[in-house]
Amino acid sequence: MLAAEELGYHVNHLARGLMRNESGIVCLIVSEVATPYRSALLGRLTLNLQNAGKVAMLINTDRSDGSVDRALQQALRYRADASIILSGLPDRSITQLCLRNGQRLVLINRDDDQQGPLRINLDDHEAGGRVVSAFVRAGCRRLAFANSEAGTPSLMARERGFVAAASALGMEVIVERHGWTGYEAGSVLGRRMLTAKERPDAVFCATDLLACGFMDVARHQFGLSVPNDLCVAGFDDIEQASWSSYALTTFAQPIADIASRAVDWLSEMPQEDGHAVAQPITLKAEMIWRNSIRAKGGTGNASTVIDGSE
Amino acid sequence: MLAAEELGYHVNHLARGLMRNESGIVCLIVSEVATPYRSALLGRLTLNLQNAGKVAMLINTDRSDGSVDRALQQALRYRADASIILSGLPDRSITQLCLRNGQRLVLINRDDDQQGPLRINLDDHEAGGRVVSAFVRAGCRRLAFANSEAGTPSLMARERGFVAAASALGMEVIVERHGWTGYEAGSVLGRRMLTAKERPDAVFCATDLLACGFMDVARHQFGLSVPNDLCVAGFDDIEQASWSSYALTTFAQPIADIASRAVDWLSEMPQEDGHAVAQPITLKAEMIWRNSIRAKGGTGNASTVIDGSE
DNA sequence: TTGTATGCGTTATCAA
DNA sequence: TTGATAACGCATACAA
Repeated sequence: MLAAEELGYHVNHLARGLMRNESGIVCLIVSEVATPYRSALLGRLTLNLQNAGKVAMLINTDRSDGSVDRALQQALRYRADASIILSGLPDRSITQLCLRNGQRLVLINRDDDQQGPLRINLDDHEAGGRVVSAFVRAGCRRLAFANSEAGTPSLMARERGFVAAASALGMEVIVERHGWTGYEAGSVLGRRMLTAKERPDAVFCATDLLACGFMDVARHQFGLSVPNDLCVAGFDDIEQASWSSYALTTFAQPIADIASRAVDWLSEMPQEDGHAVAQPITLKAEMIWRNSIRAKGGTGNASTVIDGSE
Repeated sequence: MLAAEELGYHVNHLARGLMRNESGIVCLIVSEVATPYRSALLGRLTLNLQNAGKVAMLINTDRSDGSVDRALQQALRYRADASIILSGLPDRSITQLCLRNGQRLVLINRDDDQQGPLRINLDDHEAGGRVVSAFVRAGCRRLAFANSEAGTPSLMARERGFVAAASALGMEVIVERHGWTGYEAGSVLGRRMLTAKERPDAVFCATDLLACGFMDVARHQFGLSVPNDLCVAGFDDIEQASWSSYALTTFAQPIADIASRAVDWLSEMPQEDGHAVAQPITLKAEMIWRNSIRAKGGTGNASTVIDGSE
C-alpha cells in the first residue's frame, strides 16, 4: 500500500471492467439539464451513485440532430452497467437498446409499460384531484389547467386527474397547452387564458416553471392579485417556488427518495435469472402549502361552491 | 458492418482505452450542480463533449465527508483524459492530483496561478467598475456590495473591482458577506443591510441568486421599490434574472463560449513536449440591461454626484 | 491485401 | 500462502 501510494498507482478500471464484465459506470440519460427540477435530481443521483462506489456518465439528449443516438452508442461502448432515464423523451427505441445490451434500466416519471426496467412514478393523477379540492375550498369557480405540448406521461396524468376530479364535481375545466414546459410557455398560456372571455379564477399549472410564467403575466400584465383574484398551483417544488415573489403552492418531487430507490435497486446483486422484473414504485407527491391559493372563501362572489351551474 | 449491426456489436471502449492509453472520458468536477448557472454550463459542456466524440463523467463534490477525494480517485481509476473543474472549491490538491496523473485540466472561473491547466476567466474586476458607473449615472450615493463567504476568486474579484472603482470616485462601499452564494444568503444580507442605519440605495450582488434574495426582501419586507428606492445589479444572467418579477440588470456568463473554448482545447492534438502550457483566456462579461437600475437621476435628492462628501 | 502474434492492466484459475 | 498463466477486446506490428 505504501509503495502504491508512493508510485501514485491507481487501479485501472478499464482493465478491471474488461475482466469482470462490469464497468461500474451508470449512464444518466437526461434532457434539459439546466432545468431546476432536473438538475436537482441529477445532483442527488450522482451523489448517491458515488456513495455506492459507482460513477455517473452523463448523456445529454437535448440536441435533436441524432446526437442522442450517438451519445447512447457511446454509453454502450463503455459497457455501462445500467442507465437511468430522466428524460421526458418518449423514445422507446432507446430503452430497448439499453435492455438488449444487458443494461439494467431505471425509468423515472416515464410510466412506460415495458417489463424489466424499474419504473419510479408519482401519483400524478391523484395530485390533480387534490388541487381541485383546494381550489374548491378557496371558492374558485372557473378552473383551468395550463399544460405544455410535451405530452409526457406524468404531465398528462396530472391533467387527466385534475379534469376528472373537477367533472366529478360537475365543473368544467379550461385546458390549454402550449410549447415546452418552461417559464416562457407559462407566460404565453397566461396571456392566452387571461384575455379569453371566460377568464379562470384558478389555474393548475403542470409545472412550477409554467406557474411562475403564468403568475408573472397575471400580476404584471393583467394587474391581478394572486391569490385574491387568481389561485395558482404548480408541480415539482423547485427552489423558485419558495421564493417570496412566488410563494407557490405546489407538490414536492420526493427527489431524495427517488434517487435512493434508484441507486439501491442498482446496487442489489443482479439476479441472473434472465431479466429481473422489478416492481414499479409509485411515490406520493406531498403538497406544499404556501400562498398562491386562498385559505377559504372567494374574493366576494361565491363562497359556497359545487353547484355546477355556469 | 451489416453483420455488426445484426449481432448488436459495439466497440468496447474499455479495451480500446486500454490499448490506446486514452479513454475518451472527460471528468466534470462540479459542486452545487442544481444551481442555475452551474447546471447551464454543465449542459453546454456535455453537449460539446458529445459532439467532439468524448463522453462526460460527472463528479459531484458537494458532500464534505471526503467523498470528493473518493470521487476523484474514481475518475483517475477510469483514466480520464482530462478534467474540467467548475467547482468553486479552492482545493489545490485536486488539481495537482489530476496533473500528476497526466490529465489535461481546464479551470473555469478559478483563477488559479498554476502552470499547465487551461484557465478560463471573466473580467470580473472590470465588471465591478462598470456597475459603479451605472449606479453613479442613476444618481445613487450609498453603494453596497453583497457577497457570500465562499471567497471564490471570481467573487472576490468582483468585490475588489467594485470597491476600487468606487473609491476612485471618492465613494465608500458598504461590504457585507454572508453564507453561501444562494437566494437565502441574499435575503439575509438584504435584511442586514436594509435595517442598518446607513441604508444603501444601490447594491451590487456578487451573484444573481443573491440579488434575487436581496430584491425580494427589499420589496416584500421593506416595501422598497426597485429600481426607484434601490438599484440592484447581479452577476451570471441566470434564467430567473430575466423573469419579470426581477428584470435584473446583470452580467452574462458567456457560457457557450466558455464551453467551446474548453472542449476545443481538449480536442487539440495533445502536444507531447512535457506538459503543454496553455495561454489563460479572459472573456468579457456582457452587461445585460434590464430594469433593476434606473436610467438616469435619483429618486429626488442628488442628481449630480461625485462629490465624495458624506 | 489478409492473417497471426503480442501487449495493454486486471483478475481468476491452477500448480507449486 | 505464493507464483505463474490465461483471458477479457482491441490495436499494432510483422509475416505471408
